[in-house]
Amino acid sequence: MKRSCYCGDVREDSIGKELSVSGWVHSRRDHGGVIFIDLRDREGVVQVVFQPENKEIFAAAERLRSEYVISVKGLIRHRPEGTVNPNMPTGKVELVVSELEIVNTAPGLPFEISDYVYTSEELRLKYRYLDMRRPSFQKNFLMRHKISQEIRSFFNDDGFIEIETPFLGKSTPEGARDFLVPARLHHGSFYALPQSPQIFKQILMVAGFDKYYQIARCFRDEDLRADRQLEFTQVDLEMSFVEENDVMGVIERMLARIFKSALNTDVKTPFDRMSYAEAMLKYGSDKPDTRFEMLIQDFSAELKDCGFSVFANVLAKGGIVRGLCIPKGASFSRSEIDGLTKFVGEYGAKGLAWMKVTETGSESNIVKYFKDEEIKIIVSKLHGKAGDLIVFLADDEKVVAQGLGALRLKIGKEQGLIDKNKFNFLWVVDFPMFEWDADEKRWSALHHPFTSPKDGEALTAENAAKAKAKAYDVVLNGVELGGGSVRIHKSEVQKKVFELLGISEEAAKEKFGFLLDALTYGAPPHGGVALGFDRLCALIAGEESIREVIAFPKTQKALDPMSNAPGEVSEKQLKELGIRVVVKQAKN
RNA sequence: GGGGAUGUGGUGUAGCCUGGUUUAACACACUGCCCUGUCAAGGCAGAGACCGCGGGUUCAAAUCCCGUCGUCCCCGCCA
Repeated sequence: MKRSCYCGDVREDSIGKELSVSGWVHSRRDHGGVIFIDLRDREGVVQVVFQPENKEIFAAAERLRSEYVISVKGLIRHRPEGTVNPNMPTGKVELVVSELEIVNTAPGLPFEISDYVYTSEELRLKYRYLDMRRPSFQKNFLMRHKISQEIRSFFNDDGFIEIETPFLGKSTPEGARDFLVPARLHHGSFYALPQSPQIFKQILMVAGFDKYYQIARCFRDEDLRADRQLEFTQVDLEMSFVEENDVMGVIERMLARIFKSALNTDVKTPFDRMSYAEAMLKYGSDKPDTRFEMLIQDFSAELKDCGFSVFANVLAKGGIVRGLCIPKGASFSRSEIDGLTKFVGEYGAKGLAWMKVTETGSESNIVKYFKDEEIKIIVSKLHGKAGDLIVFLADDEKVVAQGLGALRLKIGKEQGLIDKNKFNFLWVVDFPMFEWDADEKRWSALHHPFTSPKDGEALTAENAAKAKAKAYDVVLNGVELGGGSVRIHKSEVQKKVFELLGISEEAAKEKFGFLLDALTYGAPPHGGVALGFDRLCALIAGEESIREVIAFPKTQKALDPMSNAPGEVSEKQLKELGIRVVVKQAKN
């Protein structure tokens, strides 16, 4: 039977026509004398009606079960008076079957294909082809397709060139753990799958391909999270003869176009900007969710000489004290506050000091250590009202910022302070060049080692802590959508940065020699950005996890329950690759 | 590497804290019958789970304890 259109596309303009549609039996309502089937395909669902006049077809229809594949032919007609379904796009019409072909059958399903019932992640992934039949899942994927097409058309309109870069490259010392691929023709050597097309795209700039883009798959062999998979998709671009604002402008226009076309939302451009320092201070995060206030305040100066020895000691050692006001938090029980203490403990905080704001002043076990003056300052700085709870962390800056930042988000979510209809885009700028790695006892790149310092920064060990980078992150509703930078285009500067990062000249030459070489052959100033495409799609689809917008994701243990990847390989394959397995770990 | 949550018919959950009244409950799905306008259809009937797995405590364990495995969330990690 030749299909004339998608089920979900049948509308009133087809009334009176004879159409054929094919799809899956989504639901069956057998009324004895009349049978309704909701027939589903990728575009949606249409109601098909079996009437008892044609005994043979009706009998066949009685045997239909969920997820059978059928083709039907029949007259499209307006539904009878009073039976229109306003909740369905096809709700005004129905197909009256005159021909039925049962194309394929299906056994009982391992779970219901419904947007109303969700089963365990493991089952969903094992039967991903069934899971993906859910209308909401289909919608997510049509949306993902639309977004990627919109991105391509934006870049094409804007004069960008799409160029592919290799998957098989060389392992790099900095950054995430690489996925390695043994080289069959060179036993003992390995290719690495790209963590990002970073180096290649810079070399494309040296090659003269100003304005490159790619929707690129990237690979990182790190632990998985709701927003992190082993492989993910990145919208990658690079431009020559540009400064920060040029790149940021492109992203603003691109995102505005995507949101207009995907959600019909007008995004205000240019986006707000916030320095890294301000973000860390007020939001305790380099990806602030600005949809609600509840800002963190610093009290290190005010409480320097306070009588509370815990604070005084931390401050004396160069630590900091910051606080957060939890609206209506005074009603928290002691065990709820203990819960908060445990929560910030995950971020390294050794304790949580707190005070309840009351009509007359404040109360808690630490209030007695403070002068009235100090309490007044604290309450007024945090805009505390009677009935609020003020919490403090005292530690080094990283612990305090992270702990209070995470607490702020937790409370914001729990108290419903976040307006879900908002899309708050934000640039975080003025990033430091380097960050001290206490374990390795060396400086490491906050962004990546090819990031240009701001003009006039002295790249000396003494200035390393202060040096700022020409880097920028785009944040949406507290999610890091992407980041980029203006790159170093002078090989002397690049060498200097490697030196500060403790990457020896030999190591740099061994790992990135080709980039350093390229930079000597007339590299233009250049910069770019990379956006997490999966995160973008998840945000637009309103999903918490990127797994909901990735067709075949891995579980948190990095397994694919459907294909059972990763799997063992034959001795022969290993031998060809020159690999001897010493200890073979059994997979459960 | 660590912390937390969770695992009960095909699916989603209740029961677990406070062990016995459980012959493990409810809803959906499934099977059969009834039903000519439903649309997360309805009615009647039915089948289906030794409660993830292993061990322990106890007269008695879905329930308490220990271990283990899966899934999820988080920390570390992710330039």
